[in-house]
Amino acid sequence: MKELPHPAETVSPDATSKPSLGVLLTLVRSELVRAIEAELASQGLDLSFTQYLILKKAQQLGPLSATELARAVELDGGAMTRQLDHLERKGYLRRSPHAQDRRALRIELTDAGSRMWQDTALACGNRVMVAAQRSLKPIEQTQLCNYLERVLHALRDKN
Amino acid sequence: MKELPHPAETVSPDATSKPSLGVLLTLVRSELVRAIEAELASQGLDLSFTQYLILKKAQQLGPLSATELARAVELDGGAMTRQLDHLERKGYLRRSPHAQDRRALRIELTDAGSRMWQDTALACGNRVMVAAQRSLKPIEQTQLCNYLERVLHALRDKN
DNA sequence: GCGATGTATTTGCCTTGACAAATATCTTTT
DNA sequence: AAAAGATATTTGTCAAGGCAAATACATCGC
Repeated sequence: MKELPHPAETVSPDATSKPSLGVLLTLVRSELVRAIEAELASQGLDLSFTQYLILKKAQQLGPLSATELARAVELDGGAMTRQLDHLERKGYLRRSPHAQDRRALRIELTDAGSRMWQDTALACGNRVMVAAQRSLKPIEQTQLCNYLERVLHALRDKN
Repeated sequence: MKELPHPAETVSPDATSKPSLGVLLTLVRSELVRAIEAELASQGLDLSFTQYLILKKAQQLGPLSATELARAVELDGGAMTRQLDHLERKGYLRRSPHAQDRRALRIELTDAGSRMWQDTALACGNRVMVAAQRSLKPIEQTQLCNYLERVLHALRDKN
């Protein structure tokens, strides 16, 4: 209980000086979000990071239901509904009835959305990702994702 | 710019299958937050991840102003005010007038807060962090933080 | 000393996402 | 095929954080 005023050593799991992994994750993520939104804005696009991810997945995976899309970007279903409202109002995507399942929707990019993505948004995202990882060697970039995936699994399979 | 329908290879910055770095960061962070809050709850503590971080820093750094604390956990000033309200109401910390600066506050843990932290919360956080990184070798844990820091710098110093 | 400027805290407003309830529509069981 | 259970979407509610304005105080330059 006595707090010995020892100099910051690498002894206890809560290192005293540097940002902890938790803070670090928050910081990197929020900077990445900010950077991508800024890059999109610089190209005249008013898209949030979430909307960027939705369009990215919609483009990658082709027509799919709202739930599939929600899972693909790890977003709550309710939040997805509202984001689809926004993106539909902006004219980037379309909700059509699902052919087999009358509960579900078929979400797909409009021509305008597809063009916007190919012409501008895709490159914005890539520029930022390249810039963000510019000080990491290719192997290190792979390792970073690999480590994060392993941490994710460790947190999920909590046995 | 022509999108050749090549099979998912590791060529373009937007890999088609695996979660992108952006999504991965979101996932790992939110799982970590959830895990720490669950661990705290299992010990009868009703603390959000943000509150956990605030108490951690308050304990680590000793009495300090709200702004310093906000910077330490990278939280907006307004949000900090409200979290301090909560934590004060729970009896974990105290706002006193700052000796030198009458605009500022001196935030410090109460005895109850300090005891709760040492006896319970600290260990909760450590258990989760150890579990989260259990599949990473010590060197890899260091590398992970190192990579994240380098990405953070790359995003901030956007030259 | 005093005004201009900067900083600390608080509060209001807004957006976002999680969670839960409601509704419509499958799907499985019996 | 009717009941029971699961799933898709939508909507309401809530808590949280970012931003901006307000207030109080400090500090710098003249």
